Amino acid sequence: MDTKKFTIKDIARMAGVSAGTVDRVLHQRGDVSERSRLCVQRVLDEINYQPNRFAIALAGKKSYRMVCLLPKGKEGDYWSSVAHGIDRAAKEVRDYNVSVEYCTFVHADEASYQAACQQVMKEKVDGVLIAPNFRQTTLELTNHLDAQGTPYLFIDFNIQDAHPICYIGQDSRQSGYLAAKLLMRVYHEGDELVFFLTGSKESPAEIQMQRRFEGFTTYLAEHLNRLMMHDVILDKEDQDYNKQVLDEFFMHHPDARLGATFNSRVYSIGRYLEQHPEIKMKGLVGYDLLPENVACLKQGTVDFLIGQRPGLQGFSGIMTLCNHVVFKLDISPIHYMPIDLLMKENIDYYFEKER
Amino acid sequence: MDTKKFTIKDIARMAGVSAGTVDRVLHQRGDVSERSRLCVQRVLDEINYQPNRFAIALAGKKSYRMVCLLPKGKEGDYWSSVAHGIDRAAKEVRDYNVSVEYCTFVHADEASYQAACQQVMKEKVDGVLIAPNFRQTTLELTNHLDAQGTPYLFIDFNIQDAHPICYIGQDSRQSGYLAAKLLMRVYHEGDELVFFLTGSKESPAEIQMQRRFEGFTTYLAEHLNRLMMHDVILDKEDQDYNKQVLDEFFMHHPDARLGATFNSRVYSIGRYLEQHPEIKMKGLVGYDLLPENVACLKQGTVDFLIGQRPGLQGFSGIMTLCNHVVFKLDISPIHYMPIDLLMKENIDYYFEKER
DNA sequence: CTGTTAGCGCGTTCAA
DNA sequence: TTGAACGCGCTAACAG
Repeated sequence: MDTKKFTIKDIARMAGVSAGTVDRVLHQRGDVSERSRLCVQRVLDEINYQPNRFAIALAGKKSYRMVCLLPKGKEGDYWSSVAHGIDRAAKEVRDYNVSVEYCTFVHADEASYQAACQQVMKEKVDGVLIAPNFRQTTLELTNHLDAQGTPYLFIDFNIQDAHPICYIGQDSRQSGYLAAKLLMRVYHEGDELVFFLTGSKESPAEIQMQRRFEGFTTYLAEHLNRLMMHDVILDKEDQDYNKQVLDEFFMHHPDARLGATFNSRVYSIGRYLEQHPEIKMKGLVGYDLLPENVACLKQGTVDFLIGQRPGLQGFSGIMTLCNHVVFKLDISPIHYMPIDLLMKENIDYYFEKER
Repeated sequence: MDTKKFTIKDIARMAGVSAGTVDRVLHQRGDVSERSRLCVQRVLDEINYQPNRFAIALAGKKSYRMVCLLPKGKEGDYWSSVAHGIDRAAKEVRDYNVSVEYCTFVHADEASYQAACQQVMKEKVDGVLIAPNFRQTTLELTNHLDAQGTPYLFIDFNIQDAHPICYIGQDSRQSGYLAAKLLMRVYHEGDELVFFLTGSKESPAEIQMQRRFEGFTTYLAEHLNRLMMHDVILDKEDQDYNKQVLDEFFMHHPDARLGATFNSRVYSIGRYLEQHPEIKMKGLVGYDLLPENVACLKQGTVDFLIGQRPGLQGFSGIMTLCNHVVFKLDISPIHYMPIDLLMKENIDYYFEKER
């Protein structure tokens, strides 16, 4: 193990020069005679010099400012999980003189999103974490950032034609494909499949769900033919309306035993089923670990939840920005999140704090 | 946001005392007049003082030594994953003047284990990470450590009657229970179940598997009656022998369509099935993401792998030791690892495939 | 009891 | 082209 610790002074002594000179060759900031450079390089080649990151951070007087363009979230929901991950990262990089600020908007509200983007453009920042919402507005922002050389990255959803340093999120198609595989393992002749969808398919924020849906149907196309499928369109808010629709649906489709949702609100189905124990589904799969969803999972009305590590997305978003801006490391352009599978039996052991 | 950064000097100025005094009250090392203490405390209560970790580490001249009592691993196997996690943590704490060393032994070899324990007892160390093997020998070690007040923790497996600061590992019973739930979802009348076991049930290192087995059978007892089950005892090494046994078994049990293993070697079944495409199993579940197992998963002969984050166990083991020894933080006595569910469709997105 | 001081390892002047 | 000196925020030893 070449784990022995060397300091710049050590190297200076070993090379017969002063600390200042060592620092100069380490950072290639010139003004060093070829002779000195060689002396220093020779000892650098022999030892495994690892600079003390703490001393670097302490001595460095530069400070950085990151801002996060993020939908406002309510405690427990998806975006608040993202924010928690961001906060955790902010703590870790605080002593590197990195400050992290939020610039929030109302999810799926274009005016609000535009205002937030404007806000970001006005500020002088060193890096931007973007959870993008509307494509066109996003491109206006990223063009601006590109122009002034400010790095940014996307989490959750990737916008084509922009130039982020990185995209962090799940492979939605694949997670849909997996959902299908999981659900259809218990399929039997005669079982019917229901998609519980929301009407607002056009909302730009719902592209994610469409990808999942594509993945799901890709699996179906590959593995099943003559499967009876139904779409049930629910409202985002109006639970009374939803109840009616579900009553109606299940009354006429007693064989609908497999169900899938592609948004975060599988709990609305779960709760309905809890009220109607006479309806026996063999499988119901949904996305995201909202407390309401988790409750259904534990209760047994929902069989699988697919997690996409919102917290880790936020955390790695900030970390990646820092790695790029502060530590000047190379960043790989895509960080796919794991596709986590949660059931009643492992949900209690799930956590989202990791690197 | 109370994110503004205060230094000890700031506090000193605000409290009208000197930096030394502030440091004294911060660390409660006495020799401070009640009056001064109050002045300082008052400003501490108002601001959200977060000391600069880097400065602390830099100024602290103490150094620490952690040792890891761990089975030797081959590249890619379970224990090498643990070691990778440990190495990753070692890197992170290096600048805190924490050194991490290994003391390895041959898994399930009692003499080797004893020698390693002796070795650890001889050394002067500040913390020990133990992947325990033999109960009695372990207790001799921990008694010794208890006597000299050296903290230690267990990963992977918990030894009763010892006093570790923490246990880090999976809830094996629950992971067995989950395996059963997952596998039996596709059960149908007439399907038979096979357990692929290893003979050495008595080996202390195999208690883990027994727990998984217990969990598995608990599920069966709760949810199924009149299920036909078989045990197939395989050898750890002798693949020719295993082939014979499997030939024999599958010839006489065409309805054995569901299979479970509780050790890390489900690949031996997977490979066999790959050679015998005429045998159609509906489900095969195993543990741990050895490259061989992952290959079977992708190939399709194994349906589920259950992961227990060996790397994270090693990583948090070292981190926890440091949090206790170096940062004097409170440690919660149990860190259960998540029970990860991997399938062909999400394995490529899984992180802890680790390098 | 309390203020002062000397580092920790590194980056950054500033003279020489 | 180089070395020496200072300071980042904190701890610990020392002198008052």
